[in-house]
Amino acid sequence: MEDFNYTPSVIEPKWQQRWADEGAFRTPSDPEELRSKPKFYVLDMFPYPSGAGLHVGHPEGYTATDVIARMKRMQGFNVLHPMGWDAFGLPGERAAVREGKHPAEIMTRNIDNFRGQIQRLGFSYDWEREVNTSSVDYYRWTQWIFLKLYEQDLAYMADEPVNWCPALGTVLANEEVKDGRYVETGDVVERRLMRQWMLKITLYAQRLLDDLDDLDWPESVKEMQRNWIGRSRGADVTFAIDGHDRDFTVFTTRPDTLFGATYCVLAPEHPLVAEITTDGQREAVDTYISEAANKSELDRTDLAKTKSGVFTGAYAVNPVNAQKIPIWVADYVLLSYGTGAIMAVPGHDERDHEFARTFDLPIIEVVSGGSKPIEEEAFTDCNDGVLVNSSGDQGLDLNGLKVPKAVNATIAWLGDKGLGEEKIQYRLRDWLFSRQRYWGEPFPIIHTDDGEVVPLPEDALPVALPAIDQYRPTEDGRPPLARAGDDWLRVTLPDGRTATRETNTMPQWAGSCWYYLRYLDPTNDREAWSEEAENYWMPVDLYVGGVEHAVLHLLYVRFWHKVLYDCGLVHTKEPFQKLFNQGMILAHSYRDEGGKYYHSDEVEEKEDAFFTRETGTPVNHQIEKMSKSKLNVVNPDDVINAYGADAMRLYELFMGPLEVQKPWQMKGVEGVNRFLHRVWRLVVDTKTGELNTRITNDAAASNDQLNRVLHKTIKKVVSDTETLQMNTAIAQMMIFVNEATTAETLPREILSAFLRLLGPYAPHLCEELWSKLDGEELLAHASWPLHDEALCQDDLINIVVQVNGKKREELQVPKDTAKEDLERLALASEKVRKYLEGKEPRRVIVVPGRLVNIVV
RNA sequence: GCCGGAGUGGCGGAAUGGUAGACGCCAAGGACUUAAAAUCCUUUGUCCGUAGGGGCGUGCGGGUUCGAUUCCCGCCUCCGGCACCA
Repeated sequence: MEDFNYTPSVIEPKWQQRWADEGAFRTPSDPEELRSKPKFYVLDMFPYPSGAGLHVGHPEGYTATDVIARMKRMQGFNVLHPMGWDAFGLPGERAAVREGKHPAEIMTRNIDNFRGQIQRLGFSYDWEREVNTSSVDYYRWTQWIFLKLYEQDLAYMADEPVNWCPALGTVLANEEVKDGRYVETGDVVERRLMRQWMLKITLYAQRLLDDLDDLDWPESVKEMQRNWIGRSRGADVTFAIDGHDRDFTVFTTRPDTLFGATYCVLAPEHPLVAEITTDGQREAVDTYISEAANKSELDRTDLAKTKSGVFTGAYAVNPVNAQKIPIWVADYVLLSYGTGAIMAVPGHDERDHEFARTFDLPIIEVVSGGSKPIEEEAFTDCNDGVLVNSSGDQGLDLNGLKVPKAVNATIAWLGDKGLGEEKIQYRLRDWLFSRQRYWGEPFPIIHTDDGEVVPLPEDALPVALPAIDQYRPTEDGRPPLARAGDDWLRVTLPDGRTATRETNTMPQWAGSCWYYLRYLDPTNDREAWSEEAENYWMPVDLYVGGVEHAVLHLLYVRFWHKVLYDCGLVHTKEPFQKLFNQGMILAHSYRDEGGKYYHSDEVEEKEDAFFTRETGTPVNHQIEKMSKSKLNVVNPDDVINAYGADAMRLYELFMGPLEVQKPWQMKGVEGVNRFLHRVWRLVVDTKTGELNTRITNDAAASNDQLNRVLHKTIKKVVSDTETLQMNTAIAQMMIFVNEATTAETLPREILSAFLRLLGPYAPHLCEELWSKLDGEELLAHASWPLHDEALCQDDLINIVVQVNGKKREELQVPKDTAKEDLERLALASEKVRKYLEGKEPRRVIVVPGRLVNIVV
């Protein structure tokens, strides 16, 4: 009987099919059409298709971009809104080993699963532009870009101390290691000397820093990148070694404190250590160095609390006063930063101070202004301190100068004497770009038997991954690709020389460094992308994704883009003009005393406490990151089955501000579900299946009140959608529906405009209602409604009357009531007079259209 | 330790100098129903009062202002990032 209700399970597949059949979201490519309209490129960070499938965190960002894409299309933009797969990488390879299948097979399966889940949400992606970083049609161009980097002299092989992860059997980039562990898995990482591919990202450090300023990115992400790049200005200073015909250079940001340098420190790995150590100290130094070498990165950071070190027996000569100061070895100095050697100024550096106190080295004050005696605490302020005890017989006198001037004076003096120079130092290191894995892009590089590294010519691409039977390293420790047969591994050059292919592969980041460019022209088999497409669509207007990529992906991708810019292959300096980070979605979890987790179905609430249903065991309730082990993962499929994709979409955005973390609450989905049912009943009479009998063909103005709410709603939905404040856009549409539900008439024109507003948010429902109300054309292609500012202003407005800043009365007045009239009306009010208690107002503040405040 | 961000009802949150708590959830009461679900209506920050009404209230303490959730200063707590970077 009542088959006229809103049934998402019926209408959602129907409209998805229709959109697909009509190619409704195909990106325009006809030159005439491209010329005639403005463009909008809205991009999601493409997912890594894991075996676990989609969780509700993924669609949050995807829904936001889809709403924007759909609105922009209706507003007359050519929209590029693509989706693809970041499909190379470690987890796929591990799953392959586990299941005894080829990684490509695993990935195809996972991708099909992801695509199916994503498509159920009705996103308006142009699936004809789907990319997969692990397909050979894609990675041949990743290899091609590597050749560009190589040509620009930005790729090199070096024997470097690298982060080696024994558990994974591969090296990792600095960005992938934190506190001595791999950030993804927590596996311990150690230092190892290995010959590896590096990319010279450090050459771009300054540009990567400078160009952040003009980007419309969250300030926190920019700041994280600035910190990661870590620029500091200072000086390289050369110290002679007493009794040796040798010297060494230190980097310092405080050359002004040279007179306070009472010792120097070399990193344990510093090449000079062995040479200068005196016989008497040799045993102690050797012991210390081997201990330091055996410490893992983890230990070296964990032991941060106490300083250790040993005296070499040698002395350096301080260039400013020719004094001899002892040279120590200590592991608080890192070989990998600066020169691996420092001058220590315990009076004005906390670490040096701690070290000096531990080993009873002299502490000299050379900058005055500290609040405690210099023996007790280092004075590190570098703005207002004034130099003291800082003149010497070598001609430098800094006494009386403030720190910034003293820094410059010292740098100038060092330059004149040839003892040093200004130096800009970055924390950023070159990018370790090779991995000992199978499931990644092979390098387009061969090593000739006579020892030369030769890049392949472009026409030799792609270098396809060979089939191998095992994905483990070889018995003698070479990467898995070394297991390939000689028909792959061995190459003969045109000049007759024989060579072996590079067996390392590129890291997972490689494919994601340029995928936004491949979307521009994804089926091009002659070039990575065409110039015309790049000129038209770039830069990306909006890029949405999780904040976990703030440094890694977003720094690497900017670097590659700048290289491509220098090669004349892209026309913008930066790839992503606007970046938005969506917040993580958390979930309620329940855990008993013993740490055992329970699913929310197994738990009930009694008087503000939670207990298991079965046994009544008390459990703690908390809000945490979703994870399998915590039994609190929300699966989007379950939500769609219960409420439909439109409710899912709407709830994802209604939960709260897009950028903050927030907990998933099923009750909230019910709320938006109710809203969608109410929208349905505005249009459909659920008893007859016909149109709601309140719908009229009269002009919108025939229901003035509802029409005004509509125009306010249009205005707010547009501005809030553009700024991604979609929670308040939805709230405003709820206000409209509340008003319309009780309205006596529903002019067709008004409903039509409303459906177009809601369409980007709840596209299936709105297409269905639109087809009932308006007929032929797809709602997705309808034109966007415009608001009339005059209708957004009410004729009668409420004016608040305050006495001494407290609200005491509310007056309803015509909207343009003059200041004087407002004041007169307020003072005439009986309630107000009561609060004045006969006193004369001292002052009256009138804000037209808002309030009157009477001060007595 | 340093650098960001945040703290508002029972809950998610709204309001960036002008009516604090929009919108939604939960809860209570009512209508419809044989009944339930669904739907619709009403109430819902807190305290005092039968009520009219009033006091208090945006982490804490100060300040600026006619007026502060919003701006400034000092603290507390939580979240995120970085951390022997010379």
